[in-house]
Amino acid sequence: MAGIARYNGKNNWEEWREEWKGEDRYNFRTIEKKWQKICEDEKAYKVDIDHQKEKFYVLVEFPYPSGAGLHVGHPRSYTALDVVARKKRMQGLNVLYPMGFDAFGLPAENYAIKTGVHPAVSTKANIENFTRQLKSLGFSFDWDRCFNTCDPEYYKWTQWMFIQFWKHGLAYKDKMAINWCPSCKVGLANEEVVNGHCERCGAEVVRKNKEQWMLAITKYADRLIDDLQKVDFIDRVKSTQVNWIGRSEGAELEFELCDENGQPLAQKMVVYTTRPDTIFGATYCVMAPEHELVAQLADRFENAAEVKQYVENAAKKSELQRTSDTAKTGVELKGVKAKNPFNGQLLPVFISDYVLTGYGTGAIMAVPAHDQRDYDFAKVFGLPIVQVLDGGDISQQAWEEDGVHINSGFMDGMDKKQAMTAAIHYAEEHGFGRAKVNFKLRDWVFSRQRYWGEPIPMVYCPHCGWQPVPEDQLPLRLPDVPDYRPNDNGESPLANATEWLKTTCPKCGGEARRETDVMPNWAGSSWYFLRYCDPHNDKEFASQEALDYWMNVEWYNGGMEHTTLHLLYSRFWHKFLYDCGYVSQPEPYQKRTSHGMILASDGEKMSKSRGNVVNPDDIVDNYGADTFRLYEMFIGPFDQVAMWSEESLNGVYRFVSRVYALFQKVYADAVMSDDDLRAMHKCILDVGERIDQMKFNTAVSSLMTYVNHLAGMEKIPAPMYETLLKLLAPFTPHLAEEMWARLGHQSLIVAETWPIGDPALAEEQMVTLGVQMNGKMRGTITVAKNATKEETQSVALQLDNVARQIEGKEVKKIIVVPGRIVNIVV
RNA sequence: GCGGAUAUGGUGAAAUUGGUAGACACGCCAGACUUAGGAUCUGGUGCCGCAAGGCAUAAGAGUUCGAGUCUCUUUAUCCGCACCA
Repeated sequence: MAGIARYNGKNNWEEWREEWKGEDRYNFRTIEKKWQKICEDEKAYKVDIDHQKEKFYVLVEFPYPSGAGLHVGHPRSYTALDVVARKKRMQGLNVLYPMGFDAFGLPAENYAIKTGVHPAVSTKANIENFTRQLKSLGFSFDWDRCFNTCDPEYYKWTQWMFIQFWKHGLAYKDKMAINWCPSCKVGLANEEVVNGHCERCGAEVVRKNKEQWMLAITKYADRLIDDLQKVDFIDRVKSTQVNWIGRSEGAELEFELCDENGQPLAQKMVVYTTRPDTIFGATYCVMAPEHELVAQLADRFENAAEVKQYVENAAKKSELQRTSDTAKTGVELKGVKAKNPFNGQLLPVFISDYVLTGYGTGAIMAVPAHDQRDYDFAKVFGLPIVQVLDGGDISQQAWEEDGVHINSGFMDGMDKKQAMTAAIHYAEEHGFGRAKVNFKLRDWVFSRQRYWGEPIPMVYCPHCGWQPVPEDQLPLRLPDVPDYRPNDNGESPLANATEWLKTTCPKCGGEARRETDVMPNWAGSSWYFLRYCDPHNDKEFASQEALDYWMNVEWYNGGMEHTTLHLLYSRFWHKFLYDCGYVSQPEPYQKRTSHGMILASDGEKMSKSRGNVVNPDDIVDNYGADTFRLYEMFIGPFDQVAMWSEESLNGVYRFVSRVYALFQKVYADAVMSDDDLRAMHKCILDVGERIDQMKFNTAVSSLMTYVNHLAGMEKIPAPMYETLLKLLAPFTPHLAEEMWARLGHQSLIVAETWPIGDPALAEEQMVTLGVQMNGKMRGTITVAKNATKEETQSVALQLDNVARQIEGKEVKKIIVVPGRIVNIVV
C-alpha cells in the first residue's frame, strides 16, 4: 500500500477537508487517471487461487477488437458485471473477472486485402486501442490474465482440442452442399446465414458442394437441451436454445416402391413424420429433388425429361429463392408408386423442393387434410384430401389440431396421443417403422476458406488419409502468404503458401499435404473462459487445479445475438471436454444473462453510415468514466434496449458532482437521527438487493434518494458518507477511492467490506396507508407501524372525507390490511 | 405461420409481486443567488376542473372488498426462427 501512503499523508478528515477546501470543482480528469494508476501499481484486482476463500467467477463476452474501437454497448455489459464483481469482492469472495480479445476474424482480413497490412499488425494495434479504452473506464479486470485468441500460445490449444475431437470421431471431413458466400468466397454455417444472405457482407448465399471439416454437434443435441435444466439462464435464452436445436419426436416409416401395377421394386422409401397417427390420410408422397432414389430410379420415369429439368432447376436456386417462394411446385414421378404400409394403398410419388434434403430422411408422406403445406400442394395438383381426424373445416384448410380419429382402421376413436403410440407400436410390430427423434440442428461446418484463423492441424497423406499434426508440433503456425485473397475455386489463401503446404505424413513419413482451411471465428471463443483460469500455462490448456478451483462460471453476461451461436458452440465444446475428463462439470456457465442493446438517440442502431455513433472516448473525456458507468447503469432496465441520451447523461454528471460536493459537509462529530439511520440502512439493503437482481437502474435511484437525504442535512456524520462511498464504489470506483482517501483512509476502498443493512433499523415507525371506500381512494392516514386493526380502523373512520361519505349509508364491511390499506365497503 | 418479449406522464422509467400508480431522473414552469459554471439552490409539474371533485397504466370484458399486476379477447411494436413434415 506504499503508493497510497505516499499520496495520502494525513490521518483525519478534518485536516483533509481543510486541505481540499479550495477544490470545489470536481476534477474527474486528474482524479480518474490517478486512481487508475494507483490500482494498477497496487495490482488491486489481481487474483490467485485461494482455498481459504469462496471463489466467484464473473464473465463478460470478450470483444472482437475492431478498427472502430469500443462501442458504447460494450461498457453496458462490462460495467454491470464490474459492479457485481466489485460488490462480491467487498463481500469477501475471491473474484475472477477477466478480459481478453477474440482476435481472429474477417474484418482484419478484409482490411488486409484492401490495404496489404498484415492482419496481425492491425489486430495488434486494435487490441492496444481497446485495452487503453477499457482501462480508461476503470474496470476491475485482472489484466495479468489477458490474452487473445490469435496468439499461437493460445491457438495451440484450440488446435489441440480439434485433434481431440478428431480422435474421438467427432471431427470428420465430408463432401456436402454448403452455404457458399460468393462475395466472401467462404463457406458458412447455417448459423451464419441470415434470411438467405451472408451475415457479414449481405450477399446472397448459394449452395455449393465442397469438402468441409465438420464437428458432430448433433450427437450432443439431446444433452444440449436436457442440461438446460441444470443451469440458471434467463428464460429467453433457454427457449432460444431449445428452439434452435429444434427437437421433434415422430417416426420413420418404410414405404415399398412399386410400379404402376403394384409390383414391388427393389427400393424402399423411408419417410419421416411427426404425425404417424394420420397415416390413413396419406394421399401421396414427396421426395426432395436431391433424394438419392430420384437418381437411382431415373430410368423408370415415364416423364424422365421433366423430372430431370425440375431437379436441375432446384439445384440452381439459391437457399433464399427456395425458402422465400412458398408457392408449391413439383413433378410427379410417373411410373412409380409408394405403397402405404398400413393399408396397402398405392400412392403417387412427387418430387418438390418444399421437402428439404437435409432434414429427416428427405422424404415425406403427405397428409393434406392435416398439414397445411401438404394441403396447399394437394390443391395445386388436384390430389385427394382425406380427413382422418375430426375437427375443422377441411374444405377451407388443413386441421392440425387434436381430434378423434376417423377413417383410420384400428385407430378409430382414439385421440392424437393414443393414436401416435398405437401407430408406432403397429409399425414396430410389423417391422416397417420405428419411433425417431429429429433435430433442426445440423453438424457444425468447421472449415473456412480464409486466412486469418487457426490453421486446421491436419495433414493429408495419399496412403494413410487424414492424419493429425503430432501434438508436440503444435502450435501449427499460420504462415505468411503473399496474397490474402481467397481464390475462386474456393481454396483458402493458405493454398498459396507452397512451402508450408508440403509436409510429411506423421504416420508413414511419405510426402503429404497440409489442410489449407482454417477454423471459424467461433473456435477460439468456444473455450476461452477455461484459459482465463490458467492463462500462461504452456503444458496444458489449463491446470487441473486451476480448472477445479475456478470453474464453473457463476455469472456470464453477453449479447442476445450470441445466444444461438456462441452459447451453443461453447456448451457443446465444454461437454466434449467433460466427456474426455478435462473439466469436471457438464455445463460451463451457471447463470447466463443478456443485456439490451444501446441505440442512438434517434432510436436507430448506431452506425457509421448514419453518423449517429457515440464514441466512448468522448464521453470519458467530457464527463468522466464514473459518470459514463453510472449513466449506463441508470439508462433503463438492464435486459432491455435503451436509447442514448446526452441530457440524461448530464443529469448523472450532476449527481456525481453533488456526491463530490457533499464532502464539504461531512463532520466526524455530527449526530445521526433515527431518520438518518433509517435512510442509511434502507439504502444499504436496497442497493445490495438490486445489484443481485440485475436491477441496476433502481439501485442507482436508491443511491440518489440517499444522496438527496444527505443533501438535506446540515452536517453529515462521517459514517453516513462512508457508507455512501462504499455503496457507490462498484459504480463509480474513482470517485469512491478519491473521497475515501480524503476522509483520511490509508487503504483502498476496493478492499473494504460491503456494509450490512439491518432491516429492523430500515423500517419506518409510522406508516402512511391509503383509505379506500368501495375500492376508491378517499384519503390517507398515518398510524404507528404496529397499530392494531381496531386502532387503524377507528382512525380511518375519523377522516373527514370518510365520515362525510359514510353518512346515511350502511357500512357492510371494513377490510384492514395492516401496513397496507383500509377499505370500507358501504 | 411458430417462439419470445414489450405496451404506464412531454421523455427514460418505478411500483415491496393483488393493497396510496408515476419513486428516481430528464425536460418544462416560477422564483432566489452568483466569482456566468456543463452552474447551483427553493418550489411546482399525469389529465380535466376556479374548486369540490372526476378521469387515468394500449383497447375491451372478467375474477376480487381492491387489478398496472391474475384470467380471457383484441390491437400495436420489437427480437429470434421460419416449407424442419
